[in-house]
Amino acid sequence: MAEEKSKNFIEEIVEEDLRTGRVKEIQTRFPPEPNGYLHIGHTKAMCIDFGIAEKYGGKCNLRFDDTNPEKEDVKYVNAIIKDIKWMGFDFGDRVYYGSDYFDKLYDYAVELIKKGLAYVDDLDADQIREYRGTLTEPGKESPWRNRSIEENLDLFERMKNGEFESGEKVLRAKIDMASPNINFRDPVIYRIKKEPHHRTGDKWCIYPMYDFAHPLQDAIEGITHSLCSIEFANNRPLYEWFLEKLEIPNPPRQYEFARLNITHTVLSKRKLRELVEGGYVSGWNDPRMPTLSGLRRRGFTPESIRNFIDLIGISRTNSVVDWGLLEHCVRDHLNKVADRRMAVLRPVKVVIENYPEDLVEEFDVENNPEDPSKGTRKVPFSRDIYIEEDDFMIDPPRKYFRLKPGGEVRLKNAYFIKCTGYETDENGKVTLIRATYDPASRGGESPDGRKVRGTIHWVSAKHAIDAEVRLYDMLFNVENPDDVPEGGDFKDNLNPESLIVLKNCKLEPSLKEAQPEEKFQFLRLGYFCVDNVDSRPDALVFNRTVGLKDTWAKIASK
RNA sequence: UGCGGAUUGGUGUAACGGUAGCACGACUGACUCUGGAUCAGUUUGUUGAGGUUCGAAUCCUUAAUCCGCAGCCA
Repeated sequence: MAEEKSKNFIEEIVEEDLRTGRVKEIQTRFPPEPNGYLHIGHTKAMCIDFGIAEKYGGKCNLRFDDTNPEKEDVKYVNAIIKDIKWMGFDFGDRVYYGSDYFDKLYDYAVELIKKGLAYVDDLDADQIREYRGTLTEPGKESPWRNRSIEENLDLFERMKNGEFESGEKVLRAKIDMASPNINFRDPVIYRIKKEPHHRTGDKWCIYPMYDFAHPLQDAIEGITHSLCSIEFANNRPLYEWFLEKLEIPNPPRQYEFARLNITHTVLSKRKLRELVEGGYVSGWNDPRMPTLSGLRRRGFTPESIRNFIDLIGISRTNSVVDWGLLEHCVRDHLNKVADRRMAVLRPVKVVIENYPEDLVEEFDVENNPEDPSKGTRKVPFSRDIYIEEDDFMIDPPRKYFRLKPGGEVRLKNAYFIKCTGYETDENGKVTLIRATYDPASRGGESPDGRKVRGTIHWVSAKHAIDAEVRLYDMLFNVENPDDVPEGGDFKDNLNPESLIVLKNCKLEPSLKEAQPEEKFQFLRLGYFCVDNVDSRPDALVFNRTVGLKDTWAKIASK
């Protein structure tokens, strides 16, 4: 008996609508504006829009909300499509564009004029703002508000025909300049922009505003539930107003949910752009960016992201989710699917002095203890090996289970070795460790029941392949990057150690064929993924997605 | 001092008048050829004040705090 997962408020609404028969099939839409790259905040909307449709056997359209030619571009539509597909959501052949409906939208505007519900205004932008009033004071009516229907029709057509310059005139809905909801103070619904559009070219020089376009686009596509974020709640009455005045049958309904915030990062297009353009990161797909392309390059999986969104739930409460939960989700997934490999990131050489100099042995090592079906691989062993600098200490604290002078440790899947000596340079840095091995411990078994607490990873020196490894950490070192003293800036909180590049890391030879975006767990270190931009077959680059939980680090820091 | 929305452990989210639960985190312990994983357990919460009720996170009143809205952006 699977336990019942409680429903979120949107699912309750949908189920109620299905039950009462208000709708017979669910139709949603995911409406990104093609003016930037998708980030994990958009993923929440994506999961809700596609997820609700998926769950209730309905459909979700991808619709580009492209009503502002100044800001939008095809390069974004292609990137967005790529990201949605990567996330695994299905929009079939239903890729629509708000601009596909410009003709229909124009007709609706004409209809509004004919009903005496829209007028052409000659006020300029500044004047419109002045006339709008303030939050506490009502606005006042434009002197052009009461033009005749005929005159409005004529003017609007001439706007369309390009007889006026950009900004010279607008079409406004005629509602109520004294409304307590500012959105009702005769909102602009069409503006003149003599700009080519990325899809309609020069056909139009007037473009509809979001508030007018969105409900009608939804209606045209037969959307049943128009799901959006909470800042549109104030616009909902206006959304409904257009549908009502234009007498749209079975009108779509809008519901709002809180947008996603995550600690230690920023999720605003403006700020992300600032990071890219200021060179604080390498680009929109920098592995530290919360963009989908960045997360992908970092090694996050679509499954882990979807699970994350699932775990955080949906509500109308503003909230900030801990970045740690995202990390938990990716560890959880990668633990199950990522093959294990051995890699030494900060190598120090160990010479096993009683091991034959020319001997090479191969050990069978399991690829994933969580999944025996992943089988085993051969890992070569020889006299000279590399181990992690951190895995040897001359004068260790209590509870340090790794290698130390006179101490014994297990080399994972190989032998027990005992440290017999070491060499240091002038700075006291260990340059070489001498050891002996116990031939009876072959395979890592303790033949006499001898207890060895520590097990460390290693790579055979003569078989190792070199690679660059990029250690990524949180982009900001504070929970809320915007938390800065007077005159400060979110960029002041950038984590200077969000990227540490390690060259000459030593990897086990089976990694030679690793492909871009292939993911591994480097034993005892974390999850790593082949970089999809800079890695080359003869010069591998790995990105650290996330470290393993590190209990020792916690103990050591106490 | 306009209108709209919100407030449950450290964080996120359930409970729809009847035992405040789940997840993440934190902390114990067990186990372990990854100080990973796994397993067992502990910890912390209904914004305040009144009221209705046998019984309130839930209903009512009131207060506080936070968020959004004054683009020819979406």
